[in-house]
Amino acid sequence: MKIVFMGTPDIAAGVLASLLDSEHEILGVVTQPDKPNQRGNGITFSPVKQKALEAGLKIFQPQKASDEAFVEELRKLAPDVIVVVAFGQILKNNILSLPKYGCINVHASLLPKYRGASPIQWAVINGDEETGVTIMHMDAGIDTGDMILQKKITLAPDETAGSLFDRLTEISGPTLLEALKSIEDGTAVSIPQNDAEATYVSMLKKSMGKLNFNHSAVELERLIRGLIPWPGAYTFVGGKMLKIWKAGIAADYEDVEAAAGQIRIVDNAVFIGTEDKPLEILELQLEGKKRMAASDFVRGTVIADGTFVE
RNA sequence: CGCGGGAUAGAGCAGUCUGGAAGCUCGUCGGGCUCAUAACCCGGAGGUCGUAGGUUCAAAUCCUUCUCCCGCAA
Repeated sequence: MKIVFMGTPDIAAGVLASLLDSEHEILGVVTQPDKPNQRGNGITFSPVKQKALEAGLKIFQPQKASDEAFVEELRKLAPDVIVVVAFGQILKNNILSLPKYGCINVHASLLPKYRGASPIQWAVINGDEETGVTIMHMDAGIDTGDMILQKKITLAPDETAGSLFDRLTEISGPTLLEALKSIEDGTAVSIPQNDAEATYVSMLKKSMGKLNFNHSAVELERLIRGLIPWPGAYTFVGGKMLKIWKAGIAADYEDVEAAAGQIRIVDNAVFIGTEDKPLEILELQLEGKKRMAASDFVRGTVIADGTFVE
């Protein structure tokens, strides 16, 4: 089929790669406009743009995809279907109704659960046992369209949002191809979502990573995993930001006494007290420093045993 | 030119302000002790102090250049 692809981050780039390997013809790629890079220097292309550049595809970066001028360009391409994966803009009816087979969306959750912008992270943060991807027909609502195909996977106990991203990216491409095939064959099903069971998740904010040690160790540990690799969990010590990359529930150290938010250093290991059990910090990073194992951190740190986070 | 932290042994750091023998905690190697150990004791190896230049009798330290890493802000 003749496809226009719309997407922005890594997971979208992964799906795009699958499409490139398939027999489908990609007419063009639409991605978010380039944004200034970190620390002022230069600009970074979105993963989808990089992939599209490598493949020599036609690239569109409209500020607003629903603008009539851009829609007209799309119309000229005359796609059979538009595939949308984490594009980052809300499409309106002028695009949704444009292709013969409509717009198909790949969403990284088991809809109707986790409609919205950050389904992968929330599956980890909430400690779900399973999640997956859903291929659906898009309509005017956010992730509300009729479902075509769903694939489930089981979360590992140490699953991070990053690792889950990778695994969902792997199954997204093949699942999409399967759905496209059924559309082409006319065998595609259309299962309406049960709106009563729907939940919504918003975009992650950096401030969500500020750890509140008045919560339980289990909750905090899941939050840390759910915010990797971005925006990351953190706290403040001595006026400096301390990022926490990896933590565990300290089974061997249950007798470590730590008040909520109090840092304890025992046997070259780092703990922070929570509402219940102490949280063992395994990998961390002090502002301006590199990410390192807790034992390395203890060797050189000036932070004293018993200090409280801010 | 957005703001800021950093680069010293394989790892993590101190030393820089106030210039004057290259240190600490580990790791590693060898030996000892031990029923035994990631424990303890003794000993060794391992550094162009990120790069380039300048000041000085003397630079990890002061001045300037460049490179790389990282936090913030967008």
